[in-house]
Amino acid sequence: MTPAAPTAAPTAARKPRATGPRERNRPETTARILGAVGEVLARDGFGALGVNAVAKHACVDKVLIYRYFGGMPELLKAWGESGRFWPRVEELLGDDAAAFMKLPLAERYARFFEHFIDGLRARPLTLEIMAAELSERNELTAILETEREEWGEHAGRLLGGDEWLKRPALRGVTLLLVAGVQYLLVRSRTIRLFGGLDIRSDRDWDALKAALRDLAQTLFAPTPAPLTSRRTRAR
Amino acid sequence: MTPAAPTAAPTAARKPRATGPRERNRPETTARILGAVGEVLARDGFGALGVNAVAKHACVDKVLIYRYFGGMPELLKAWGESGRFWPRVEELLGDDAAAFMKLPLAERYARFFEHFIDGLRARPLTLEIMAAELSERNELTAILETEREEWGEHAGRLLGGDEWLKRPALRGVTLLLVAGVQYLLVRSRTIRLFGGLDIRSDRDWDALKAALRDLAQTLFAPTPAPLTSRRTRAR
DNA sequence: GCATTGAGTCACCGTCAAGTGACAAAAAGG
DNA sequence: CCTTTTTGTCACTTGACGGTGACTCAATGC
Repeated sequence: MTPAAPTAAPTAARKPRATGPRERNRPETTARILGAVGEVLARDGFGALGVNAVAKHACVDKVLIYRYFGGMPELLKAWGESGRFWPRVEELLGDDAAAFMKLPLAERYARFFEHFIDGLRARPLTLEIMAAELSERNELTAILETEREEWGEHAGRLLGGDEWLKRPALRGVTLLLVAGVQYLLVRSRTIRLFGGLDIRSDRDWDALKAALRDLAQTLFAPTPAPLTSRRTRAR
Repeated sequence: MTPAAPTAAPTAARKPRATGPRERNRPETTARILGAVGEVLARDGFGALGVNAVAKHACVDKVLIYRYFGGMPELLKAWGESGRFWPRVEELLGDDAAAFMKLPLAERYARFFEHFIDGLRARPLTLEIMAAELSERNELTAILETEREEWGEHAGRLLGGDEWLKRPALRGVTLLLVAGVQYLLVRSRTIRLFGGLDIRSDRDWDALKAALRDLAQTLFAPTPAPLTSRRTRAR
């Protein structure tokens, strides 16, 4: 333990700069940092996300991350507020929201799930974040959590309407089904099989959509129609 | 880069051992290491699991982990093979399997989910591992994956029987519901709300069980009984 | 008695992460 | 012109981790 010398050798000869510094352009630099967050996340997952990785991927010195954002948490927060990770509710209803609301309840139900599944399968980044939410709690997941709850409430209103109040069991089952879809999608990133289904294949997802459509018929049919393998109506 | 010198200073004077070595007892030491794996996992999660953490928690030098197991992957494997992380199928049926199979299908269905939920909620370690499965793939998750698939097949046979073949949509919906239960349970470790439900409270889980029971009535009722809030039969 | 084995301890190494202080040079402002 | 601020670059510290070589000392077998 030498007495002190915190600044080891401040007088060491400094190299005369091998390559000239990059052009000065703060907006572009910050944009590149923000962009690198998403790229690292998509490529290597949440575990690999750090100041060093982002800086390297953005070809930027990491000290700029500290200068411009303050640190990784703040960078994550800035990134989270700039992105759209969850399908817009409108995306789930199709092109014409008014027309959608005029459809029979069973048809709305079935289409909601179909669009929900497709919308999520097209967003690998969202799935990555959903997976991260399940293992750790941090600034990013906190931001997304509130957004998610608002989304759920909105979707519930459009989907079920007052039916929810009259049949509370329906709400519980629907929540479980939505949760199940999310689980299978998150799980499909790392594991292929679930209960014999190949949750990476379009084919088996189509089968699940058909099952949900049949269920909707059963749940909302005025005339009883027990859950059969009756042909799913083409669309 | 100095030429070599891998053994830095082998002739350095060695301290005459401050505290005497622990009693020699390999079985107990290995047991303590194995035990520490579960404890670290339960307390700090999968991310904190490592040679250093396990050794420290077990009050054992980490070199013993390498000597006895070979390394962290092998230790994980040994630990995984020694434990029971998934509820036994019998546990899901109740005390008397034969009696269970005589129950009406709807009742079997409802009870299966109730026992499944209770069994999983009582296993925080299992939930931790399930969460890890969703973010990374490693030796432990690979071990559990095959076990899981066998479990699912077994449970499916006991639960649905030939009904599965006649009504494929039923199988899809059931898988989604099972997945949904798992998702909510894993999620409840880090986040409290889902769609307005408090997924940490017994009360809201009871509501979900009731919803599943109602659904079972609807799915398997000989006479049509649309999913209402009709009273859930006491048990 | 003596050599061998096995359990436990200690001191290292290399790597990689987060974070900081100091420098060089362009731009801005007087 | 000279000074200050801002952008970018580099070197460095600290700390944690996985992993290894070498040591001490008891138990065992001959």
